[in-house]
Amino acid sequence: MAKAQKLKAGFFARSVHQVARELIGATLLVDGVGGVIVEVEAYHHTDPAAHSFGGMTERNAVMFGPPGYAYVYRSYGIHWCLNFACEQEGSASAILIRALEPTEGLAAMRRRRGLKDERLLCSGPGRLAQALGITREKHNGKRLDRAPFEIFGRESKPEIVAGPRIGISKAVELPWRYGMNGSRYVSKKFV
DNA sequence: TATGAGATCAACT
DNA sequence: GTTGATCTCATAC
Repeated sequence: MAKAQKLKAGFFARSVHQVARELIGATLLVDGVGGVIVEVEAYHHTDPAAHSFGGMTERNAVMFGPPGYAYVYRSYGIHWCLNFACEQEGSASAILIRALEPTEGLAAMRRRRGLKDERLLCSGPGRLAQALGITREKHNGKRLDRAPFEIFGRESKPEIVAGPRIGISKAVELPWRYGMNGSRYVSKKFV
Protein backbone atom coordinates (compact mmCIF):
# COMPACT_ATOMS: atom_id res chain seq x y z
CA MET A 1 0.00 0.00 0.00
CA ALA A 2 1.18 3.46 -0.85
CA LYS A 3 1.57 6.02 1.88
CA ALA A 4 -1.17 8.57 2.22
CA GLN A 5 -1.05 10.97 -0.70
CA LYS A 6 -1.75 14.63 -0.48
CA LEU A 7 -4.93 15.29 -2.42
CA LYS A 8 -4.81 17.64 -5.39
CA ALA A 9 -7.52 19.95 -6.67
CA GLY A 10 -8.54 17.37 -9.28
CA PHE A 11 -9.77 15.07 -6.55
CA PHE A 12 -12.71 17.42 -6.03
CA ALA A 13 -13.61 17.72 -9.72
CA ARG A 14 -16.03 14.80 -9.55
CA SER A 15 -19.52 14.03 -8.29
CA VAL A 16 -20.13 15.40 -4.78
CA HIS A 17 -21.36 12.01 -3.67
CA GLN A 18 -18.29 10.23 -4.93
CA VAL A 19 -16.00 12.78 -3.32
CA ALA A 20 -18.01 12.80 -0.09
CA ARG A 21 -17.62 9.05 0.29
CA GLU A 22 -13.91 9.15 -0.46
CA LEU A 23 -13.36 11.92 2.06
CA ILE A 24 -14.45 9.64 4.88
CA GLY A 25 -11.22 8.35 6.37
CA ALA A 26 -9.12 11.09 4.74
CA THR A 27 -7.03 13.36 6.94
CA LEU A 28 -7.63 17.11 7.06
CA LEU A 29 -5.07 19.46 8.57
CA VAL A 30 -5.18 23.25 8.86
CA ASP A 31 -1.84 24.70 9.92
CA GLY A 32 -0.90 21.20 11.02
CA VAL A 33 -3.94 20.82 13.25
CA GLY A 34 -6.75 18.40 12.48
CA GLY A 35 -7.58 14.73 12.11
CA VAL A 36 -9.46 12.05 10.22
CA ILE A 37 -12.73 13.04 8.55
CA VAL A 38 -15.54 10.88 9.89
CA GLU A 39 -18.66 12.75 8.78
CA VAL A 40 -19.66 14.95 5.80
CA GLU A 41 -22.79 16.10 3.99
CA ALA A 42 -23.24 16.65 0.24
CA TYR A 43 -25.00 19.69 -1.21
CA HIS A 44 -25.76 20.25 -4.88
CA HIS A 45 -27.41 23.30 -6.38
CA THR A 46 -30.36 21.24 -7.59
CA ASP A 47 -30.89 20.49 -3.92
CA PRO A 48 -33.33 22.87 -2.18
CA ALA A 49 -31.32 22.66 1.04
CA ALA A 50 -28.13 23.95 -0.59
CA HIS A 51 -27.07 27.57 -0.19
CA SER A 52 -26.47 27.66 -3.92
CA PHE A 53 -30.05 26.68 -4.74
CA GLY A 54 -31.54 29.77 -6.31
CA GLY A 55 -28.40 31.18 -7.80
CA MET A 56 -25.15 32.85 -7.01
CA THR A 57 -24.95 35.47 -4.29
CA GLU A 58 -22.09 37.19 -2.56
CA ARG A 59 -22.03 34.63 0.22
CA ASN A 60 -22.00 31.46 -1.86
CA ALA A 61 -19.88 32.68 -4.79
CA VAL A 62 -17.13 30.19 -3.99
CA MET A 63 -19.49 27.28 -4.61
CA PHE A 64 -19.91 28.51 -8.18
CA GLY A 65 -16.18 28.71 -8.76
CA PRO A 66 -13.76 25.89 -9.59
CA PRO A 67 -13.57 22.74 -7.44
CA GLY A 68 -11.01 22.31 -4.70
CA TYR A 69 -11.71 25.58 -2.89
CA ALA A 70 -12.94 26.24 0.64
CA TYR A 71 -16.35 27.82 1.22
CA VAL A 72 -16.74 29.18 4.75
CA TYR A 73 -19.96 30.71 6.03
CA ARG A 74 -21.39 31.99 9.30
CA SER A 75 -24.02 29.74 10.80
CA TYR A 76 -26.67 30.98 13.21
CA GLY A 77 -24.63 34.12 13.70
CA ILE A 78 -22.15 32.27 15.87
CA HIS A 79 -20.34 29.44 14.19
CA TRP A 80 -18.20 29.05 11.12
CA CYS A 81 -18.75 26.06 8.88
CA LEU A 82 -16.24 24.63 6.42
CA ASN A 83 -17.19 23.30 2.98
CA PHE A 84 -15.25 21.95 0.00
CA ALA A 85 -16.39 23.08 -3.46
CA CYS A 86 -16.75 20.10 -5.82
CA GLU A 87 -17.60 18.92 -9.32
CA GLN A 88 -16.88 21.54 -12.00
CA GLU A 89 -16.81 25.28 -12.21
CA GLY A 90 -20.37 26.58 -12.02
CA SER A 91 -21.87 23.36 -10.68
CA ALA A 92 -22.26 25.01 -7.29
CA SER A 93 -21.94 21.85 -5.30
CA ALA A 94 -20.09 21.52 -2.04
CA ILE A 95 -19.41 19.18 0.82
CA LEU A 96 -19.93 20.27 4.41
CA ILE A 97 -17.29 18.86 6.72
CA ARG A 98 -19.20 17.87 9.84
CA ALA A 99 -16.84 15.93 12.07
CA LEU A 100 -13.24 14.85 12.57
CA GLU A 101 -11.51 12.37 14.77
CA PRO A 102 -8.81 14.62 16.25
CA THR A 103 -5.29 13.28 15.74
CA GLU A 104 -2.93 16.25 15.25
CA GLY A 105 -2.51 19.35 17.37
CA LEU A 106 -4.76 18.23 20.20
CA ALA A 107 -3.37 20.88 22.52
CA ALA A 108 -4.16 23.68 20.07
CA MET A 109 -7.69 22.39 19.58
CA ARG A 110 -8.33 22.10 23.30
CA ARG A 111 -7.06 25.62 23.79
CA ARG A 112 -9.36 27.03 21.10
CA ARG A 113 -12.35 25.07 22.31
CA GLY A 114 -11.69 25.38 26.04
CA LEU A 115 -12.49 21.70 26.44
CA LYS A 116 -10.74 18.57 27.63
CA ASP A 117 -13.06 16.03 26.08
CA GLU A 118 -11.36 14.92 22.89
CA ARG A 119 -14.60 13.49 21.60
CA LEU A 120 -16.29 16.89 21.60
CA LEU A 121 -13.44 18.81 19.99
CA CYS A 122 -14.59 18.33 16.39
CA SER A 123 -17.89 16.46 16.50
CA GLY A 124 -20.01 18.95 14.58
CA PRO A 125 -19.42 21.58 11.89
CA GLY A 126 -19.26 24.55 14.26
CA ARG A 127 -17.03 22.76 16.75
CA LEU A 128 -14.71 21.54 14.03
CA ALA A 129 -14.32 25.04 12.60
CA GLN A 130 -13.57 26.45 16.02
CA ALA A 131 -11.03 23.73 16.81
CA LEU A 132 -9.20 24.28 13.51
CA GLY A 133 -9.36 28.06 13.77
CA ILE A 134 -11.45 28.42 10.59
CA THR A 135 -12.76 31.89 9.74
CA ARG A 136 -14.08 33.43 6.57
CA GLU A 137 -11.40 36.10 6.73
CA LYS A 138 -8.62 33.56 6.63
CA HIS A 139 -10.05 30.61 4.73
CA ASN A 140 -12.99 31.43 2.46
CA GLY A 141 -12.04 31.03 -1.20
CA LYS A 142 -8.67 29.46 -0.42
CA ARG A 143 -7.32 26.46 -2.31
CA LEU A 144 -7.49 23.14 -0.51
CA ASP A 145 -4.22 21.90 -1.98
CA ARG A 146 -2.22 24.83 -0.62
CA ALA A 147 -1.24 26.01 2.84
CA PRO A 148 -2.71 26.25 5.38
CA PHE A 149 -4.78 23.30 4.16
CA GLU A 150 -3.43 19.79 3.84
CA ILE A 151 -5.64 16.87 2.92
CA PHE A 152 -4.34 13.33 2.71
CA GLY A 153 -6.21 10.53 0.99
CA ARG A 154 -7.40 7.60 3.05
CA GLU A 155 -5.11 4.59 3.24
CA SER A 156 -7.78 1.96 3.54
CA LYS A 157 -11.43 1.84 2.63
CA PRO A 158 -13.60 2.43 5.66
CA GLU A 159 -17.15 1.18 6.00
CA ILE A 160 -19.42 4.04 4.95
CA VAL A 161 -22.88 4.68 6.30
CA ALA A 162 -25.40 7.18 4.91
CA GLY A 163 -28.45 8.87 6.32
CA PRO A 164 -30.58 12.03 6.28
CA ARG A 165 -28.80 15.34 6.83
CA ILE A 166 -28.98 17.30 10.05
CA GLY A 167 -30.35 20.71 10.93
CA ILE A 168 -32.04 21.48 7.62
CA SER A 169 -35.71 22.14 6.84
CA LYS A 170 -35.78 21.42 3.10
CA ALA A 171 -35.12 18.13 1.34
CA VAL A 172 -34.89 16.58 4.78
CA GLU A 173 -35.35 13.11 3.37
CA LEU A 174 -32.34 13.00 1.06
CA PRO A 175 -29.78 10.57 2.55
CA TRP A 176 -26.78 12.72 1.71
CA ARG A 177 -25.00 12.58 5.03
CA TYR A 178 -22.06 10.20 4.96
CA GLY A 179 -20.11 8.87 7.89
CA MET A 180 -17.61 6.30 9.07
CA ASN A 181 -19.38 3.32 10.49
CA GLY A 182 -19.00 3.02 14.24
CA SER A 183 -16.95 6.19 14.78
CA ARG A 184 -17.34 7.72 18.21
CA TYR A 185 -16.63 11.14 16.77
CA VAL A 186 -19.66 11.69 14.53
CA SER A 187 -21.92 14.56 15.60
CA LYS A 188 -24.91 12.27 15.83
CA LYS A 189 -25.26 8.53 15.47
CA PHE A 190 -26.35 7.03 12.18
CA VAL A 191 -29.37 4.80 12.48
C1' DT B 1 -31.56 11.10 28.96
C1' DA B 2 -34.52 14.49 26.90
C1' DT B 3 -36.28 18.67 25.67
C1' DG B 4 -36.03 23.79 25.15
C1' DA B 5 -34.36 28.34 24.85
C1' DG B 6 -30.75 31.78 24.05
C1' DA B 7 -26.77 33.42 21.76
C1' DT B 8 -25.81 36.68 17.70
C1' DC B 9 -25.13 38.22 12.68
C1' DA B 10 -24.97 38.13 7.65
C1' DA B 11 -27.68 37.22 3.95
C1' DC B 12 -31.92 37.21 2.04
C1' DT B 13 -37.02 38.78 1.13
C1' DG C 1 -37.95 41.86 9.51
C1' DT C 2 -36.88 36.87 9.30
C1' DT C 3 -34.10 32.93 9.17
C1' DG C 4 -30.73 29.61 9.59
C1' DA C 5 -26.16 23.22 6.77
C1' DT C 6 -25.34 25.04 15.31
C1' DC C 7 -23.81 24.63 20.13
C1' DT C 8 -24.26 25.03 24.99
C1' DC C 9 -26.42 25.28 29.17
C1' DA C 10 -30.44 24.90 32.16
C1' DT C 11 -34.28 22.54 33.74
C1' DA C 12 -37.22 18.48 34.00
C1' DC C 13 -38.00 13.73 34.40
